[in-house]
Amino acid sequence: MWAPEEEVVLRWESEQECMKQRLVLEDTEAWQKEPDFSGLERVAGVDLSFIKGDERNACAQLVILSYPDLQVVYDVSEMVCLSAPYVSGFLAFREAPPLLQLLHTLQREQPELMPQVVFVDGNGLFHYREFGLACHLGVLSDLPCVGVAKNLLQVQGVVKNDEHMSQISALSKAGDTFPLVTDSGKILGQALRSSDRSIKPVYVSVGHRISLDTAVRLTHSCCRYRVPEPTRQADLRSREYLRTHFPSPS
DNA sequence: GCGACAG
DNA sequence: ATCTTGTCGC
Repeated sequence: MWAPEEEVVLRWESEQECMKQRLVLEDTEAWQKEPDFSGLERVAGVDLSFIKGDERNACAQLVILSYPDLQVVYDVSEMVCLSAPYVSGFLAFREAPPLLQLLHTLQREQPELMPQVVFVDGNGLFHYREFGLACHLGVLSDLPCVGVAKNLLQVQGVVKNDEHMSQISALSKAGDTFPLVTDSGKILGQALRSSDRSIKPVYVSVGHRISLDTAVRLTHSCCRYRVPEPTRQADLRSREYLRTHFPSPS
C-alpha cells in the first residue's frame, strides 16, 4: 500500500481547520430560493475511477448536465497521477487537485459552460472535522457544492446501529429524509431516500454556498436513480474511458 | 484485540 | 475505489 507520513496528516488537519473559515453554509444564489430552482441551468458531477491493481493512476471526470432536463452537455475524461493515498477523513487531499484542474480548464476554454452547482461523491459538512471533500472542493473553486455519500461515515455519534436502521426502514417513499444529528445535537446532514426503487438512502450534506434544505431538495430533483444523475454520469463515463483505453488482460 | 474505514 | 454473473421483477 502507501501510507502518508504522520507529519503530513497533521498538516492536512490544520489545512482543513484553516479552510473552514472560508466555508459558506447558506444559500448565496437566487435560483436556490426559487421553488422550482428557476434560473438553474447547469449542474455538474465529478468523479474518479481506478484500474483494479493501480491506486495511483486514475481517470478524473467532469460532466455538465442541463437542468432540469439532466442531459449531458459537456464531458471530459483525463488520466491523472494522484499525489496522496486514500485516508478516511482526508479524501480531498487525494481527489480535489485533479477535479479542480478540470474545473480550471473548463473556466479557461469554455467559461460559458461553468456549472452553477457541483455534485460531489463524498461528504461535505458530515465529516469528522466538518470539512469533507465537498467543502474542500467548494472553497477552492468557490462554486456551490453538494456532498452526497453512498455509504454512512460514522462520525460524531452518528452510527449505523439499530436506531439508524429503524430510521431507514421508516423512509417510505422518494424524498423522505431523516437528519444526521451529532451527539451534541447538531444536524450535519440528511439521509435521503432518493428513489422509490431503492431502500438504501444516500447521505446529503452541505459542501459550500448552499443550505442543507436546498441541498436535499436539489439532490432529490436530480435523482433518476439512487445516485444523483450528475455523479452517476461522471461515474459511468470515467469507467467507460478506462474500459476503452485500458482493456482488461483477458 | 476489535471494529471502523466517504472514495 | 475494485473484484463480478446471474437473477428477480416490472
